[in-house]
Amino acid sequence: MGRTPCCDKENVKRGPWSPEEDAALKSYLQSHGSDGTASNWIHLPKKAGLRRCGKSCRLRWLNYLRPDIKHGGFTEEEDSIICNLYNQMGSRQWSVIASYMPGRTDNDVKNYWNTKLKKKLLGGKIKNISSKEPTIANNANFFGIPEAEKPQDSAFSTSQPQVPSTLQMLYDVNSGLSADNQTMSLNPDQLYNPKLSGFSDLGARSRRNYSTTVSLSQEGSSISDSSSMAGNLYLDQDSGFLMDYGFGVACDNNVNHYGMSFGDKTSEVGPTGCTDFGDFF
DNA sequence: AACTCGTGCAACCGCAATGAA
DNA sequence: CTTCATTGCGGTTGCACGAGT
Repeated sequence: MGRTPCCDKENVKRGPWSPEEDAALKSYLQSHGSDGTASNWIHLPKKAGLRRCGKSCRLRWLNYLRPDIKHGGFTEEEDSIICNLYNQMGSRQWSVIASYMPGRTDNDVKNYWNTKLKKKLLGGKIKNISSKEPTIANNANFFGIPEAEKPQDSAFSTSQPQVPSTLQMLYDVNSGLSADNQTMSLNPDQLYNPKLSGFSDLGARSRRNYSTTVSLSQEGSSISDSSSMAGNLYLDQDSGFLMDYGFGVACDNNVNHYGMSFGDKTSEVGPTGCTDFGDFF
């Protein structure tokens, strides 16, 4: 027996909202209240004279029609907030991250991160980490990393790339080695090991933008919601470039790199000390 | 001008959480 | 305590649009 559908999909309109629909929804919610108590989203479409799914109405209102919504034009301050919080919480807390920025929705923040900020962080998708130029420090700024925290040195030899602690954590998480602040001792083969990371999902853009140089295996992963850990970093051995597959810190560690703790959430913990990876390991 | 490609964003899907019955 | 409707949310997809060729 399948799950009961939230609406009659045959008889609801889908796709972009027309100005008329927007006006009808807005008018209904403004006169009947939109705080969630006065409105029952499932039955709202009928009451408001809309041929839409209730979930669709809710989404439209929350992400677009609400009067206090801000669109686009993220400030550098907001960039910093997002990066900082993402660093601490990962991609599973978009709503929490958005709550730090009035007028921003989780969808907005998520889209902004996935399409712009992530690339901005890596200096435009790809950063030549073979270079000794201090570009990493610039990247660190996007995370709001304190000067003292910026990478000084690492376990890498001088011929190996230096990675900021934040990125280092990403490496650690994705490679399953450690999620703490210890220095990384991976060699490029390990970094570039799809089996090791085991992720099958390359992120939303992967379906058309990335010329995949590896065939990430589907098998070997028992993670049902692998999409929540979309991403990977690997070292392209031909170019020596650090490539981004859309990394995600899908680690709900209680303690982040900078000494702040986020609740006492404890769940299944894998050998790495990183929750969420328990199944995989 | 026509076509391809990359990008941004709105919207959808499906699962988990919540709470009322 | 269980069931089930509803809500909330993260990940993914569809598509319009602009830039490049």
